[in-house]
Amino acid sequence: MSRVLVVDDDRHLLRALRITLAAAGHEVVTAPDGTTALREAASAHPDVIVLDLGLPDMDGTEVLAGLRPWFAGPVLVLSARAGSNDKIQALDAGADDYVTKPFDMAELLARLRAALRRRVSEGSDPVVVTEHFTVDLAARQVLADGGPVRLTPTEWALLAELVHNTGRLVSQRQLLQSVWGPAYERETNYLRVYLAQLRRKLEPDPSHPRYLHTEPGAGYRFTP
Amino acid sequence: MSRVLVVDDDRHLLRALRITLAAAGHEVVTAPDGTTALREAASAHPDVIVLDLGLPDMDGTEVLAGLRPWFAGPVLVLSARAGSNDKIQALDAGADDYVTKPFDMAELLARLRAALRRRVSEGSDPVVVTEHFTVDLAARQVLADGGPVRLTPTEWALLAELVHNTGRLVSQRQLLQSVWGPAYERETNYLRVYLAQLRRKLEPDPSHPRYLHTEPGAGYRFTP
DNA sequence: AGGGATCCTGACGGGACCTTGACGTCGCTG
DNA sequence: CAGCGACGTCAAGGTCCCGTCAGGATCCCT
Repeated sequence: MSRVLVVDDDRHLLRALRITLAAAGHEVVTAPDGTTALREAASAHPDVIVLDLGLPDMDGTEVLAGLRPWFAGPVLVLSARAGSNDKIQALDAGADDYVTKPFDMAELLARLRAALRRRVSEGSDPVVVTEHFTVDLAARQVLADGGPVRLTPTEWALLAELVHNTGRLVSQRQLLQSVWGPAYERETNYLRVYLAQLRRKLEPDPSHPRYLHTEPGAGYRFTP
Repeated sequence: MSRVLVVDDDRHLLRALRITLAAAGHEVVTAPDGTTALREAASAHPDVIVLDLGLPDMDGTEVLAGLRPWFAGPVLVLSARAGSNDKIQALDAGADDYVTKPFDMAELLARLRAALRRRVSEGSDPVVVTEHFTVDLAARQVLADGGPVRLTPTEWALLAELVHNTGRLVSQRQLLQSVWGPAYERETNYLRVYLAQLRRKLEPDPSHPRYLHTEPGAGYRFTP
């Protein structure tokens, strides 16, 4: 159904959440601390994040701050602190919801459903068609004249980010953040290498791109 | 800032909410019962709805059910009932958040901000159109008669700063500062060079500018 | 354990971009 | 009318960025 990243240092709670969420049809990824959370968020591409504020290595709001510049999906915060100030601080730091421990598992699921519902209703065309190929974001597949095109996971992540912003310029930073994670903002090499591979697989004339355009010094743009 | 429809039958609470929300910069519309709420929601086009479940004429979930088929914005439910089943029912009926009475006013405001933040990020592109070209600030693109116009990063930064203050005079200092940084306030050469390039790319007759006007000794002005 | 696919890394040539300075023109002022 | 300042234009140099390629490391499946 959708991928959920659960961040909590309580092993028992983590286990309970994993079981409950899996039973509800979600794919579950877990992280026991903030550092792991940021890494998993970048690599696993979750649809939604459940974040406990009380983590061993860093404050939960710091994780939020590290997440928000590039993670657009909903973040649901868990916390043992019931004070209004804690709630306000977390919500203004970018949280979409705030649930106080101890909480009712069924209520948490309902709040997750509410958060995910918005994402679905926002979802624009999951399919983009050009003269030479078709990109199906939902099915994670690219079809060309001669049948399906084989894309590696990295190639796909890059293409998906570009297609998701069809017509708009996507900055190098945004691409690097969403595909490789926030720590790779400077590795513009990666973009050059993988854009070349995508062009070789998709463009009719890879040396004169028609769909995957370069904007020197800025980023890349997909235009159908 | 944004328009809020508040639905509650408690006059005192309604009054308190009206004052608090107005102080936070919102425009406030109120409704004392479900029938009025549905009418106001249709006529006033609110950005967000705060809905009490305990209404005199109909159940709150019925109001939600009447709202959801056509109202896409966030709905924040208030209720005196703290049971999990009530929450789950409301959330699955289409509510985006559920706050139990009595609640902290500051927390409600924070939850409203969180709900509205999502809407802003979806915001449509600010586009400036002239007779000869179109500037799309969100997509970072300029379209002319013959297709897209290639702009270098510096050219774009300069144009964006001018377009962002359409019709207003932008001082040389402000332009230099926002494009090149505070250390370049004296380098008015740069402006002359890059304004010339922009005119060559955008103006129908570059030697007689129609959109990018020079104000001698002061700065430049973009007029559509 | 072996093979293949995928990913990372560094180097290099070519081209685009930014900077800089010189020169001509226009308008204002003494 | 002469002088001055501000603006527009142009070209050249140097820097930075991009596309390309290949080698090596890593991971996964057999």
